[in-house]
Amino acid sequence: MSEEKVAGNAVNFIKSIIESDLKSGKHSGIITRFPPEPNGYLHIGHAKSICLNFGLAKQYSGKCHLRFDDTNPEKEDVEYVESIMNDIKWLGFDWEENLFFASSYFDQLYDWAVQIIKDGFAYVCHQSPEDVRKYRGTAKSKGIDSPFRNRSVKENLELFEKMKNGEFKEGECMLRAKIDMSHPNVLMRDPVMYRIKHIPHHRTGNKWCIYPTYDYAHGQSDAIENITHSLCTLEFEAHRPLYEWFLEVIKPESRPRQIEFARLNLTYTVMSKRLMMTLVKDGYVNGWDDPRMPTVAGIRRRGYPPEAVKDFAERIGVAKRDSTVSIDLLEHCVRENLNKTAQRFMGVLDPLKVVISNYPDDLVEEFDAINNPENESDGKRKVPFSKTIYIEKSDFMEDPPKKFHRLAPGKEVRLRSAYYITCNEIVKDGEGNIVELHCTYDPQTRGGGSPDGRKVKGTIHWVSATHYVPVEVRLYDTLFTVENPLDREGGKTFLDYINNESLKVIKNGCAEINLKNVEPSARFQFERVGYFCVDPDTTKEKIILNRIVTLKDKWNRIQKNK
RNA sequence: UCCCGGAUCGUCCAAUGGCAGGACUGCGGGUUCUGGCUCCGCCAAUCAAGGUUCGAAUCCUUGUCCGGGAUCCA
Repeated sequence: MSEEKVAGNAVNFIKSIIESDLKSGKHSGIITRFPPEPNGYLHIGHAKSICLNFGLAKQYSGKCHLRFDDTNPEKEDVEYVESIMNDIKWLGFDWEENLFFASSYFDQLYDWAVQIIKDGFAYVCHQSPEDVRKYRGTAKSKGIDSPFRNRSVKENLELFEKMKNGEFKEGECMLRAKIDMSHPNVLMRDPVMYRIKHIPHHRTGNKWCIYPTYDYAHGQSDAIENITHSLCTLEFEAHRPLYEWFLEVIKPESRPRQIEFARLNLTYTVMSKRLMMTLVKDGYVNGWDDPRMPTVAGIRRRGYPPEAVKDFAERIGVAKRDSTVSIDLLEHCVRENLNKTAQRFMGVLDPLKVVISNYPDDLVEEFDAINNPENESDGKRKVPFSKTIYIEKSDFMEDPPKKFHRLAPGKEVRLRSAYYITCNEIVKDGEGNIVELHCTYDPQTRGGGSPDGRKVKGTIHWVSATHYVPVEVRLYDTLFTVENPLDREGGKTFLDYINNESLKVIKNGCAEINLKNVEPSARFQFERVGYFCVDPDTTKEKIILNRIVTLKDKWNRIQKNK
């Protein structure tokens, strides 16, 4: 508990600013906002931002608005609005009545633009896109004033009116802020405020044919909503002077402050919209919700609990330096959450038949198995046992190395929650493959303990061959073979680092019969194997499971280090 | 190179002029009816050089490296 406290209360530079603003009386409370453009799916980087904005609002008893930044109808669609809201809700955040759209402010934004023109700080420019670029200059060279820069207020007002009324073609002209064409920050060289697009908007329909740019719309939207702290990622840093310039010219009552933080990068994946699009479109994954994708939809389908994602967001912190967080930390958060919450079952992914030769042919016993050792109140369940069982192929070795604690000729192991068994015969096929084991059990060890107190080093999982549910299991690994697929060597692209083994499908898994009753949304642990969840591809005929994450595996590590 | 940022264990985040600390990873060990969990221990960092100061990761100067910035995108 104390550790969670520390994590949740860890100060970062944004909290310092907020606390100072609260203390000084600049603000009596805070309002943040999450401002997605409805033009794509959310990924875990957005999740960081969502957790930050909603988390801050919660911590300081403020509010967090959800505002769709829908100023460009060319790229946006309602389809994304729905999926974004769904993702935020899944993460466990609630914007309550504070659902907004930048497009709702088009009237106010227009009125302000008129005012800015009247104040002499904006003009309608008829330069071609090529000339705009040419006249803007470069980072090294100054720009040149547009020939339309000194039109009269009256003329600008008339022209802007005509723009609004659809009397110009797309690209024919635009409204520009009159700032400084020789400004060292290129963004300040008379940026575009309004452009013409004869395209219907998914919310305002055909009402408008001029649309405000991000730079003109964002700060003002913040001001309209009384946002106090407007958090965005580092690439908007250069836009901040512009953000402030508009506020200074318009002088709204509310003065939001833009604060930038570093976006999240994760090892072994890519997060850019364009690259993810390639993965989906070219079939490297099976859609936006493929469990290998870093999208919120992918993570959800993979089975990551939202609480684990929030914990992760809290633990990675917030700072201004570019960073790449190890996927290990995310997986750690997932394991930690699932260890405490996931019901345990037994499941065999790669079955090897075992016949208990001294066990009565038709006897079926039921053993009590603990549902979750981390939570006693989860109780126990009955697991049927019979003469023939399946164990994991990897739990048997004919010629085992020294520290192998599992089944081997002449060796005794415990079948979890059942009996001790000893292997005395290996049955092979014509090619020498092990196809079956014959073992004997010790009736005295019923339930998994022995009256004589003798120790067995190994405990293995099993499934009764006459009481099981067949399952298909999808095992996932990272989508890329290298930590940073973008850090590519000569000539290669990120696609050259795709992990061809990122998905392995097990067709003949055997799960404990109790799995039949598991809820479709449940996450559970196959003991000694990993955490799994039921995939939506599941049908009445076939249960399909996704491996969320493996258990940590010390034996695997020992072998690797050899 | 013009503007704006940023440089702390392998990774992420702290330390706000006063003992560089936590988490993840890795390594070693204890415990265990999951080689899980848990517990104990270990490895491991202030970009560089000057300066200010009793004292610098922190302030100043210079340099180096990294990131971002010139869409009628956000």
